[in-house]
Amino acid sequence: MLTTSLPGSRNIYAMPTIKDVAKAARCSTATVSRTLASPEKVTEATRERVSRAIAEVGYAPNVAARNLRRAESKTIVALLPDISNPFFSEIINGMEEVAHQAGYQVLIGDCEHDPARAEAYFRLLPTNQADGVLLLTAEVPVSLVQQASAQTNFPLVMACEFFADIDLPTITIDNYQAARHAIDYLVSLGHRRIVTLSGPAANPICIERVRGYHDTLAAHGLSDAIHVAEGDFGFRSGYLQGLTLLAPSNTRPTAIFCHSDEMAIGVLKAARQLDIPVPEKLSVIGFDNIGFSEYCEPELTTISQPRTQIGQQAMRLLISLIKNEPAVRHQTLSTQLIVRQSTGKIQS
Amino acid sequence: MLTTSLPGSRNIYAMPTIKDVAKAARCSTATVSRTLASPEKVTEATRERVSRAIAEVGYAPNVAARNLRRAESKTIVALLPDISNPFFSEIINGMEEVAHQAGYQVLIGDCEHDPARAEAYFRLLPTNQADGVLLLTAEVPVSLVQQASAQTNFPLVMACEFFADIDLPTITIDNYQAARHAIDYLVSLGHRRIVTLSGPAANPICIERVRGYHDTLAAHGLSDAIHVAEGDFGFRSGYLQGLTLLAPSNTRPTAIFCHSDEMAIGVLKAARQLDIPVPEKLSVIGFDNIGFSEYCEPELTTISQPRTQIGQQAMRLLISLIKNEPAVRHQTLSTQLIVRQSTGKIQS
DNA sequence: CTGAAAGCGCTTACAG
DNA sequence: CTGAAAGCGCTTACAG
Repeated sequence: MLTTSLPGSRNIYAMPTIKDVAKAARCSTATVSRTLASPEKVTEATRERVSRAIAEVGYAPNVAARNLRRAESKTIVALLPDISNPFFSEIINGMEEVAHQAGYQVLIGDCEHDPARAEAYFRLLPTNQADGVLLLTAEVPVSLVQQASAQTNFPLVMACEFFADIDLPTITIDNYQAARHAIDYLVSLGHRRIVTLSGPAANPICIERVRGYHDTLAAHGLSDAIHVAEGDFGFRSGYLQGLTLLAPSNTRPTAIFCHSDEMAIGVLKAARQLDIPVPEKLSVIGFDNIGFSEYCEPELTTISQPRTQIGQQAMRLLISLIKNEPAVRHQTLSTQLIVRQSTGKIQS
Repeated sequence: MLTTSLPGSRNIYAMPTIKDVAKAARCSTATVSRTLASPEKVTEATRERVSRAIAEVGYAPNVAARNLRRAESKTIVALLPDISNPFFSEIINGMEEVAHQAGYQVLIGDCEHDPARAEAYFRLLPTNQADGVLLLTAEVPVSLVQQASAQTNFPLVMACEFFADIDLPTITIDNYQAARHAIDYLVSLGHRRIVTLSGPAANPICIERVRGYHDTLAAHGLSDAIHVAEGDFGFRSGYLQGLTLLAPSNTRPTAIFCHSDEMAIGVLKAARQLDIPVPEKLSVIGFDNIGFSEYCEPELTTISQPRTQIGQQAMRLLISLIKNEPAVRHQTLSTQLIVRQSTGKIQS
């Protein structure tokens, strides 16, 4: 073992480098490098000698050096609005699966709904710490995204969410149709007073879902009953809005379409507290089909998104962009209405 | 803008480097570097000239180059057993807060209960891609941990979990006392047939909790009633074990102490299905106080861990180790029994 | 306080 | 197929 002379290093012993391997294999560092990067360019004899030498000295390539030389980081930043939202875990699994297979790492950037955080993560690209950004939130400074999307060397893909006025490569679901499907179902059960509990009103996916809600009611001649309340996707906002929406009144809704399962579960709690039986007197539909939706009382009717697939496809698309390969810039994946016990026929 | 000559680079335009700044500021690259790293070593005039030049050319330091030179990565790997467990989100927040403040990034390594994954993440250290590992799972190859802990240049901290026979720097709670507390409480409510629904039996924290359960029952002369079932911390295993444990019989338990909230919520579903009213005929205690525990029916009595604090302290400890600063190698943080509606006096 | 120079550990175009 | 050499973009001990 060599002692390192690099001041400031916390290691007392230096790791073996490619030079040590070259010496042990009695070849040049170029050959060692080639053996690792493109073994087919090297004779089998050399390959074996180098492999043995690598094992012998305990060599592991210094990735910082490789990254510097290759001007890449093999790292993808995935920006989430909030890591505590269980909706994202399967998407993350999907992304990581594809990324790892392609030799990329995924750095998860939890923005905690703070655009400043997002900005800090964007800066990883110009500093060579990331090769691309996978946006799973629209809560980022729009100017930043516009800038990035205008650059040719800023690979950026959006999944789940989108911007109404920036044409980013996107993997998404059809939020409009999903909402229509949910509302059609409620109407078919006999509901006439259907409220939407939306996520943040400015959020494009919520706007799409509200539009689907609008149009479906209109199609059924129920435009007078349109009522949209706003939450933040979380349990608590669902509970609080539930208490308000379900307060005793002649026009109490008989059904609530929620833009997230967490909000729907909050509404269920409010209904319980107000002694409103679900689904007898109130139907509730959620969105996302998180694991918890099967364990709440009653089990939640909800719209399922192909989360693993969203993660996989978004990552595939991003990697294609990074490699300058041709790719389909937009994909819309399908959703499914999962009927459980929180919805039922209207009982007047 | 210069065109880059680096083959294989996907950028058409090279980013400005420290040389460009030096030229614009009419000084050496050393001075630019110093202005950035230790401004106090540079006159104010120079500092200003350099700052202007940086803004002018749009310079951002290439972190891969810095990392190579400094032999550090400013990255921490945090290994989780399973990112979909909501227990970890606040811990992650706590870790990231401290890490970011100290200039470190956190790479979250989701091991998906697969030791091979953990091994891949461990390899980030010798390849200079990470400066330390924060272990939040014991599901890693023990030999790897032993090796790592024997090395002086492998900063490693464990949080939440621990190994019975490896003395790692650790931030943890007192699982034994937490269990005693829960069981004492159930006994005080009149329960005599108390079952523990444990996590994986080999898991040291579960062993500690089971020990607390044992000792408390013994202290109350209830050793005959000891019964431990095993789950995997998830909803489904709680539900399935609940169906088994609660099947009609004279010795059906009147209380179940679960090693996770998810399992407790699964048990609640099983009880509902079997028409066993909670808490009238069955008390259930969870562990962790995840957000969902307030929204299930009935609201869950559970043991709360200071999750944010665990994340913060673990990261502080790890960074101290990386910097070779003195640090307290073991900390035990306190827990709290949160009584809600899933527990009550025994009604025979 | 500042600059010239060496060097971190790789990779790759070029020549043989 | 292989090697010598240049260079990726920084940082820092050394000298002035």
